[in-house]
Amino acid sequence: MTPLSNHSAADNPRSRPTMRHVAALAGVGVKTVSRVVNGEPNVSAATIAKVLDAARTLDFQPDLHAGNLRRADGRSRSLGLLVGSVDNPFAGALHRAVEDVALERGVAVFASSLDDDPEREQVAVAAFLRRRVDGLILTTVSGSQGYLAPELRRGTPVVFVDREPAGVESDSVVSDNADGAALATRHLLERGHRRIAYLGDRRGIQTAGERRRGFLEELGRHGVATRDVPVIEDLHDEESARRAALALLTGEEPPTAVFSSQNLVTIGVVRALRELGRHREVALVGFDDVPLGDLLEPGVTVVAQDPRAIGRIAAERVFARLDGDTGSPVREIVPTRLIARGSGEIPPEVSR
Amino acid sequence: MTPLSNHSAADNPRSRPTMRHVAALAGVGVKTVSRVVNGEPNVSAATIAKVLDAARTLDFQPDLHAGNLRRADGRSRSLGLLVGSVDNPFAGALHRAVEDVALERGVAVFASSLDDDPEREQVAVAAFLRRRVDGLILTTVSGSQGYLAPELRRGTPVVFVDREPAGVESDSVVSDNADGAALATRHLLERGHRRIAYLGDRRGIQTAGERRRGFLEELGRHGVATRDVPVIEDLHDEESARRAALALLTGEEPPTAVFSSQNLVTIGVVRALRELGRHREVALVGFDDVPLGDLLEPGVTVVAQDPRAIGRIAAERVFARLDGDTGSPVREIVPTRLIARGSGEIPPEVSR
DNA sequence: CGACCCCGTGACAACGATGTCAAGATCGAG
DNA sequence: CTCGATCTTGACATCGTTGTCACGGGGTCG
Repeated sequence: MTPLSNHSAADNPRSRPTMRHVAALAGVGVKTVSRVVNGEPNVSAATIAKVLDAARTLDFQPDLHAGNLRRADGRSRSLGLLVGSVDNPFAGALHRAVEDVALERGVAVFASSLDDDPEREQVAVAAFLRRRVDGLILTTVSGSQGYLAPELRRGTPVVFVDREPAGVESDSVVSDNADGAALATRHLLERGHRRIAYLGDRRGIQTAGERRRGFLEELGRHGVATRDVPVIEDLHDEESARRAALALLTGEEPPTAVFSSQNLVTIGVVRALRELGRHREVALVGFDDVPLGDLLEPGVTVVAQDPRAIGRIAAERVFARLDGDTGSPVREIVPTRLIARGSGEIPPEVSR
Repeated sequence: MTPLSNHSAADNPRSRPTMRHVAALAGVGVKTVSRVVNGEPNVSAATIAKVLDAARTLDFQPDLHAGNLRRADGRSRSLGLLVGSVDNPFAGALHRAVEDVALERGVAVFASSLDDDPEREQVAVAAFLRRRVDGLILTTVSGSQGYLAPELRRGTPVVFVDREPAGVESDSVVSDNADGAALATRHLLERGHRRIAYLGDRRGIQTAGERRRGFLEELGRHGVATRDVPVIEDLHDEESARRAALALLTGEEPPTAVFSSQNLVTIGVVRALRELGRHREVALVGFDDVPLGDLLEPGVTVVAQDPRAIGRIAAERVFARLDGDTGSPVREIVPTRLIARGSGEIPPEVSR
């Protein structure tokens, strides 16, 4: 039995048609099918029609990966995106922006959640690489991304988003974390607050450290002794932040204002303030916007990041690298913006 | 020049090492490398060590797609997920649940946004299929999914989420839309409302129709003439919903209560009520939960869906099909739950 | 001690596509 | 009408991996 006497694929609906099946049905060679499917020139109109007809009849879809194996450019037309969690609004907006840029190029996006687990980071990256993604957009959490060095040497574009890499050099797109935190802090200082608490994310996260630094340095510039400033870290979700805020606010010498370094932490603080009925007394500025932050009472004053811009720029950098940009690593900084909505404009309590 | 005299891959850091390179370095055959990499039995401990050493030295990552081409099961270990927008909290939660189930199986997830564009639906599905995903989890918007029939015949698992398919039969996982809408409506009726408006999503969306039906039928059961009930449809985002709500509430005979059929619409209505300063006078129950809905004042009463459960069940169905379940299509209904938070418990205005 | 079996191993074809190349058909110019 | 140039087409090798098979060596059993 010759290869072509395979039941003509229409016979066996469970088998997937290949170019051979299409070629047989159209009465042409496989290479000609390939040419038609890929829109290559120098095929007669009649042949094109025959091939397209056959392809439609069989519901043929070319196998991108098989082609990719042989194709000169070796591109899989897919991208790997690693974020904290696809369930987080920051990540959702970033993901969407990446997708929009990728879609224009016919590139599909693998998305994976990290959950601040360094091991998961490496597993996810390895999973992407085994699938031969054309580029990586990564939010990282492990101490060093040195494990990516061989891949970078091979020329795979890697863009770090939200957090900068350690142990390797590559493009990154981040918010101006220290500046934004300083801006938030100054906003509170200018309204007379002197006892401001910092509630922050896990200590190991590069971004968290930057925000903490911006906060403390701004206090220093305004002559506030940073020795007694309450700095609470390692808060990773709403619940831990809520509990920490409750303890802080019911403890001795509670702060008159709080700076929270991340959206989930901000929400936890809002909850704690509500529970204590002090949401109109204690000022709050959060880093990273909070959904519906403008509809709460008081509105939540935040230093908003621009996750869509971060995602868009990151994706554009990946494609620039794929298009041959071999310049040295670029560090793009996306500005943050203070949005005053009420909670950050509460003056320090006079009575006490 | 023999194939093996290729520079040994360590020489040229831009080339990606293959099993041939690993085999050459370890001094074994390619098939043995394959065995080690895939953990197949019957390889001596010494050989395993040599191969792993060589693989580590070269930073070898097997090409999943090349293997897939030859492998008997033909599985790409990837899944396609199509949602309204990855930037929507409902989709984010669903996506996350799918990812968690897939991760256990070593399966990666392609995520794509639909934006309620029927053409984009087909383009995205085709993109998934060309990448030979093992299964599809789809939120659809086009009038018919008949174009999937050949693929279904081939045995590719397709699970429809959130909305049921038209023109084909396959597994689906949906909320109890009509029941949930009826529940919301009853909640308002029991508090004395008689003039209740419906603000809903695009008419063509199957889910939207179900919710509208549940709403109207419940009114009917309570003897409310549905002739004069304000039914406003084709609202697809916050802004259009806000404008529609403004017009409705400032028009003649404004309703004393509103049922909004979708999270973005609910938010638009909340904004409109705020603008008019009537958020403590007009009752509101929304379908689908709203982020921070409990922190608004009044809290937003909703019929909450369970996107995580929907995603988990959908992913489990895909894997059940892949594991050989050939039963007839299953329709799973995930219950909704009314969460009273204040806005739905506002009584009808007496003064008027 | 011979027959048999199992273990470890590698040569080879094949998966579905594309790059290369050469052959036949067609066409225009002289 | 001939010759070279151009267009159209398909045979074949190949991409990186895995399934098949065969081979040699060592152990077991009668």
